[in-house]
Amino acid sequence: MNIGEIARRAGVSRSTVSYALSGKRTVSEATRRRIEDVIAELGFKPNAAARALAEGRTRTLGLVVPPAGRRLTAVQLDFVASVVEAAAVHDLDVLVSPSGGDHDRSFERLLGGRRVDGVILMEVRFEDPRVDRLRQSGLPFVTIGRVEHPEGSWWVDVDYETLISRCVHHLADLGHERVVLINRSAELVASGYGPAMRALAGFTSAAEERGVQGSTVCCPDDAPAGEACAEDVLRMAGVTAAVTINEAALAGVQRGLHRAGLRLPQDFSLIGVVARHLAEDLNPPLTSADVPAIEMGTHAVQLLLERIAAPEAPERHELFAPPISLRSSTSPRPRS
Amino acid sequence: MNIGEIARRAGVSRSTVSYALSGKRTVSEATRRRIEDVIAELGFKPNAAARALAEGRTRTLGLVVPPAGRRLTAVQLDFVASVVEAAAVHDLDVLVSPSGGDHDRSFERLLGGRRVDGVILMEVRFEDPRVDRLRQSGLPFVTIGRVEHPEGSWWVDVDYETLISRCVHHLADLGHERVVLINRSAELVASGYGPAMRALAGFTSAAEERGVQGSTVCCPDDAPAGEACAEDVLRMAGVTAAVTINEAALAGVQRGLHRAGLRLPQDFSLIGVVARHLAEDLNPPLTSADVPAIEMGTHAVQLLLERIAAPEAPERHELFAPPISLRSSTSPRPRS
DNA sequence: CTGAAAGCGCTTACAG
DNA sequence: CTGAAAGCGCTTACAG
Repeated sequence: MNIGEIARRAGVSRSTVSYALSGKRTVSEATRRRIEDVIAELGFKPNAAARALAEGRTRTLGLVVPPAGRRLTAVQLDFVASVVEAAAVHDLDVLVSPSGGDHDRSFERLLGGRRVDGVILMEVRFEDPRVDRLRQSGLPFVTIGRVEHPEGSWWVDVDYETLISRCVHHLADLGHERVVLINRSAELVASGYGPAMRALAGFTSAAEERGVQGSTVCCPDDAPAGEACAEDVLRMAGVTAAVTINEAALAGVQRGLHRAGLRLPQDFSLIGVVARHLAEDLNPPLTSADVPAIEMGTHAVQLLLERIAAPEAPERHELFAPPISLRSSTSPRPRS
Repeated sequence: MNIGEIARRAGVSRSTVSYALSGKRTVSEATRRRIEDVIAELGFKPNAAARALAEGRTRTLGLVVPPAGRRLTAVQLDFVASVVEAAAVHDLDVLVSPSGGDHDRSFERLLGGRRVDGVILMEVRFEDPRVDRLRQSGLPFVTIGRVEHPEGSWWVDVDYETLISRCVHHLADLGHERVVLINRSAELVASGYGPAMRALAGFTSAAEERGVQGSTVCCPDDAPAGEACAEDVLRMAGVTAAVTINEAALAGVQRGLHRAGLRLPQDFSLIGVVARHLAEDLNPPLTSADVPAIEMGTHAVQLLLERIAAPEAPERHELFAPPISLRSSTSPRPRS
């Protein structure tokens, strides 16, 4: 069944059916109704491929997610969910493409095959070949995270620098004098991963500003690593608090502290920048600047739609810096 | 740039370029090379919409995920990741469609617009209108979970009945005499949600078989509910162990127990059927029959590809029943 | 207000 | 081994 069949049954031309569907040309009330009846009766939906070919647009957005080797973190998952949701509101479909690993075939299909009208790129690296590729392709795109040369690029990002800085200030206000940053993995830091870099920058400057002694440890993205990391931290003399952006290690850190006989927050304070539900699930609930992943995903879609609509418009971006939600994992430095 | 441009530059016809690309007709070594050179030079990729229209297939799979209102559980997220990954291995793209809520427009676009060659449907209900719709559409599909009339339907599922039964046996072996099942939400149970129903069935029969006293509580999918639920459980005289399939409530249950001063596993045993990383992240790590979500997602793609290739082939399905991984959350019944 | 026709960029019988 | 042409199912100038 196709548009010709509808036209035949309604006794009109195919173009009239098309215009009745799109509303791009006035169609007399009577024929419009007749067409609509036939469409409803047969349950007709225009073929997406044919429409895409004729219109030159796919009504589909591409979402490039990190290679599936690593498990997605809680925040990343929220991005995916919110992008899909926001796109659906605009009647757009979302094509998910795993990329960044070896098999960039999927990514190339997305660009070369013109399968999508625009792309949202998650987890961009400071220097990211996919961004160069995207620029060269001419396809509108928005990144979640910033890149080395953000000129002419549209993005949304978390202001990790400000957020981590606030965490340090909070700990300093509570009297902590020696704190440590539990960062993402050493490889990620080495590869110039933005959040890790900026968390470090914010941590360092805030510590200096407040005269607290700050140390940093890198921690792989999983619970056992977090547990080992907690043990390392406790070997550092005088450390009474930690701040982290490592979601996947969080539960492990908590367990390591617990195993060492330390109670949160009486004996040790922990604070971070993580997804809200992760913070809430911790025992005790983590005081945290909750990453507004849903808003960010929604906003990324918004920006992408604007860029698609006006490719030559001046670039736009948005930096998110939510307030710290006080929960139960920090308290004044224990007098020892 | 299109296939005509390539043909012109290579000095051949468009059909020859097409055949050189697909390999469906022999092309002389010399012209094939010439064509390949031009393609490589210009970075040509055939337009996906045009190809889909001509071929009558989209090389795209549809993945229908639960309505985005509820947050996805850990297991559901693993499904998504593994489906996308498995599809990529076969050079297939994945269109993600949120459905089950109000806006089933996305779902209808998927089917009516023939945007995909087949569909994987997550979180099917016992009676699920989407399954009926899919059947009527003629589009090949595979469900994750079973439906009321599974005849002629292809699916993968977790054998919750067997798994929960094993959990009860394990607790009985440890001497527990009164145990409770912490199920999913009452609404889900009422709506005939398969995992909840079968968990209940397995729990009831195993408890009877072993002569242990079994009670059931329903619990919404979030941590606070889990915490409240734990309090309820502790008010039931004599209960010394619980088994659960509620991933989202798990951290809350643990916290509720902890808050009541009960140590896991010395004072109370907890066991469940959840995603492995959730079990590992708990403190202490949860003894659990880990849902093999990755394998299930991969297998679902496998089945879907078979069904697409041979729509009239006899139906296939696979029931997963992984062994219980003994971790640290169960121990013999405390003598009180 | 409506129709006939060209065109989107491919694939694939049909010929040779 | 290769080409000319029809066709996939739409949209949209062009005419009237």
